[in-house]
Amino acid sequence: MVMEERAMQIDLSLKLEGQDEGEKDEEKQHEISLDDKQGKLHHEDGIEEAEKREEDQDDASPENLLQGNNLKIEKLSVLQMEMDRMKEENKQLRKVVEQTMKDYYDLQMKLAVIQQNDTKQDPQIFLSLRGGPKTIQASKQVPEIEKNNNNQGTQLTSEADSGEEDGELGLTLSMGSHVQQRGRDESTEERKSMEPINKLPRTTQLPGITSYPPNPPNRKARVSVRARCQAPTMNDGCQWRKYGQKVAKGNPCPRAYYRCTVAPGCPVRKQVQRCLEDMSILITTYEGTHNHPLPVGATAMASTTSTAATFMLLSGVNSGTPVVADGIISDAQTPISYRSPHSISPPPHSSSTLSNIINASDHSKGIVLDLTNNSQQFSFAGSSHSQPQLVYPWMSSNSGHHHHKAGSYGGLSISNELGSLRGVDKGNWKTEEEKSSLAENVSSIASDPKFRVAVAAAITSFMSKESPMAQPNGSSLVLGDGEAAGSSSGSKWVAAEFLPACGKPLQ
DNA sequence: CGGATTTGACCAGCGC
DNA sequence: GCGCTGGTCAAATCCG
Repeated sequence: MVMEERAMQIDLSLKLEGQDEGEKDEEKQHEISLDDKQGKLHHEDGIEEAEKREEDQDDASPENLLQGNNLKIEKLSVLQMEMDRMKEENKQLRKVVEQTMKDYYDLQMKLAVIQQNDTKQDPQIFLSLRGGPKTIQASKQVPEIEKNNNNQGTQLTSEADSGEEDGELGLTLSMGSHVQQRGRDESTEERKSMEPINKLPRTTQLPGITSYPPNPPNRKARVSVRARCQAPTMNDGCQWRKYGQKVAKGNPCPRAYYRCTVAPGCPVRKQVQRCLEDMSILITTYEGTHNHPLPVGATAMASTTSTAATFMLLSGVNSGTPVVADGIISDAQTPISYRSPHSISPPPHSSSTLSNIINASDHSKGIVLDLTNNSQQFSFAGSSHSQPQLVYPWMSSNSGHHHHKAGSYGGLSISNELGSLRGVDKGNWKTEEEKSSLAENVSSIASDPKFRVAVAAAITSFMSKESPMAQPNGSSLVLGDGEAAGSSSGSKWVAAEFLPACGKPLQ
């Protein structure tokens, strides 16, 4: 029996380095189950001892002694089998983890190949994951992610976009194919600095990552955000000045044109238009790169679009229509958020989940982040009957029955997400089914290499941005343990980050 | 009065 | 080349 317990301890200590949270959860659950079994074993030990005492007291005849021994042997063999079974389980789990890690490293290798190819073919494509004063930039999108992923440094700089935007925060939608042809544009000088970006079409194709220009040459790529909002515009924290309005063909709702007025000469524009099918949906299209630090509240949208671009770059194949971010990128303070950790609707396929939010099917429109309630895949319901939805604080309060509910996560926060994935808020899961459901989802989501890469890039940029220099108010980063914040910090982050609400007119 | 918004005009790209 | 459309300008207007 002592031997068995020792073996059990060995099994319990079976852990792999570098495994992700989902795997840890899995392991944890396994540990729990093992603990239960161990408890049972102890219990059985007690019974055995009691029986033994009884035997000693009642009958010490050789026959009964033999029967007792046989009984012991039987129990031992049963326990032995149980042990073997658990060992087997551990082996299988280990295999799964190893396979996942292998996939992960394979992906990294592929990214490295892309980096090399890009260096030879197109030195102008770049990705900037700006994180405040520690400007994170690389001359290539993929390598940047990879480097971040490898945690080989949270600060990467290159000459690709040097000389501008030190200390920049927030929305940096640096679009490829950005060529301003109109001579009268007041920001010609700034745009010139971006012109070399992404002029050449990308045709690099590798398994798992396929890319080509989403837009015709000389057209900017864009990130559109669809969100339910009753107000004329979403308050994304930035200052905008309306400079035009036009009724576009096919949609009676006028399209409004805004430009960023946080800093003079900022080239960032946005278009706001109501969705024809659903007037409550506001479509906001961002275009350009801020050349100034953003207000605290403005970093959220920037982060979201950034992650969209990052993830889309990595999962273009999944969308059916391969897409590349085409130079989009931004300050990757990266929060894609999910409603709450309480119950994850089981994603049919983890790798397709974000793709359902990030709609890149229309190349001419760039990336579309669909934050409306239609996104069924990655939903977290506060209660079992809740309709799946994503909640972004800038959304209208009219649809805000889910907004800032006590105990719920309203946030656009990677910390929230990871916190939930780790089961930080397990206390709110009422049933074992929910727990196991979460565990399954966690492992399936976390085992998606693409998801990992995107998250890793986000986390890295988070960390690089965490410097107080970047954000004096720094509320956007509450990553308590360097990996993910707990539930409470996530909520704080949300509160600080998204107080500006949709209902308030911009300006 | 200064800044923001409105709105008609202008320009460029694109398809036929 | 022409017309359509999207995007932008800038004068007029509004508003605090």
